[in-house]
Amino acid sequence: MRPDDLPQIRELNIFEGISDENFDELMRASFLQTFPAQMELIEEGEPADFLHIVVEGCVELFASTNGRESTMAMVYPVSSFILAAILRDAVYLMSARTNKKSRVLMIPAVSVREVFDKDPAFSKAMVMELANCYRGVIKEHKNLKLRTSVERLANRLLRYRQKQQSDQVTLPYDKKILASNLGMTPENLSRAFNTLKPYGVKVEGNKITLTDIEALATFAKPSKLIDDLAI
Amino acid sequence: MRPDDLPQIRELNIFEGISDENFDELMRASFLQTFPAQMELIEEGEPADFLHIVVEGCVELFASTNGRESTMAMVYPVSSFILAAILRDAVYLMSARTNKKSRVLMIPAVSVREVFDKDPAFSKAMVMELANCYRGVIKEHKNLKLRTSVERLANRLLRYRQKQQSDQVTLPYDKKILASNLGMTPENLSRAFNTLKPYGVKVEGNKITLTDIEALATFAKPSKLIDDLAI
DNA sequence: CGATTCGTTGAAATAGATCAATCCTTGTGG
DNA sequence: CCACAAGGATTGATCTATTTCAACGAATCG
Repeated sequence: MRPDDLPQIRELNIFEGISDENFDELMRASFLQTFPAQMELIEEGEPADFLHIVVEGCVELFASTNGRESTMAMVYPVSSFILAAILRDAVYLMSARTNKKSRVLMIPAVSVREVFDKDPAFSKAMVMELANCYRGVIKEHKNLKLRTSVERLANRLLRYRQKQQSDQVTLPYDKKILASNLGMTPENLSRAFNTLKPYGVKVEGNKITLTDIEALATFAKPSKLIDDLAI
Repeated sequence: MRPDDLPQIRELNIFEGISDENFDELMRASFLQTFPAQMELIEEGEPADFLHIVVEGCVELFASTNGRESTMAMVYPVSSFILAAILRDAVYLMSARTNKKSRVLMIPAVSVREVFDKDPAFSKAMVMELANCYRGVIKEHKNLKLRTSVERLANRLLRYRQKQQSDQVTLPYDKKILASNLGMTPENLSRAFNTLKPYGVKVEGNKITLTDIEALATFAKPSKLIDDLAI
């Protein structure tokens, strides 16, 4: 860990309120490392050695079984991933790879658990983060079980619009990954975009222009309890 | 809360190590109530007022949107549900109804958060529970994204066999709910059972006899990282 | 510039949903 | 105790959504 990185790390929400002493203990054995794109950071099934926190860039969480693979989530700064495995001292349930060049803070699992047990501010922050992640997965699960693939895409576009504050949204990563994340094949995603054309969805590469929000929303029927990340 | 219930409650894993004083504080405003089957306990979208803990019976968690409904999970003793909503002081993301006659301990959200902040043993237990629930949903999500419906059924049957320690398993609830839980229609579940006949799956009402475990397992390809509840 | 991967499109196959009819089980009230 | 109603479960027929396979154009990268 380079000393000049420390102040920046200290500022992260996740360390708000933690004592200097405990923060130092956490940092002593930690690494802040920059990885190129497409670097596999962890593999499912392995013991959870480090808590990973994305500081910059973007990390893809994915899972495999029996030759199939699916993107489970994309992690953006500043969020941890696989916190649950660390806390329970278990194996990872998902693999992770950088999607673009990324800076990742890696804190040894033992340190996390130690400080977790003695620093209320830190444990509180971790729990809030974990609870938030939990709710995120529940929403994703509802999304998958209660909607068709075209509906999932429509709602995703509305979400991007919300986040990017523009009617022309930019897909944040490859359509291939987006498809997998939405639980469909790339071919099917392509067709889903076509299906949405009558609702004012125009595709040019990774730029999507939404010309009829009302129609799109009527079709998508977004729900606070699935699509609102804040709730 | 009836005084004679207290000792039994005190024994629950979830309260292990908590101070008497804090335990009393939790119990003071709590209810231990018996509900008949098919009673709606909570509805998604409402503020999380109480932490619910299933002490006896069985509770179904389900979600709805836009006229569709899906069973998200079945909760058995002794487990809490919607802990994350309580901790984050948010609205419920799922609804809950008793599947059979059930005893449910209901602890006011404010008390939970208060004691959570001052009793390390309690907060630790809650966090472990939450982390476990999180991993449970991840496994369910992988199950849904990486497997066909017949594979999900096959693996579910193997899981029941494991839990019930018998080659003749009893489905723990209606096939209708099982179907929804597995992400399919009742008709499709019926056909999935037929598809599994060549692998030694014989259906008689809610009793399923597995006569060729090896063949079934070869077909199902169970994975520790999806099917093992303990990991 | 050539190789590779991504994205799109069409055709065909499959998985899964829906609709309808029927059977079976279960619980209720006479 | 029986008759009947109601809901659960199964089956067949059909329809729809989605995947797969194959081909090809477009973008990307060394």
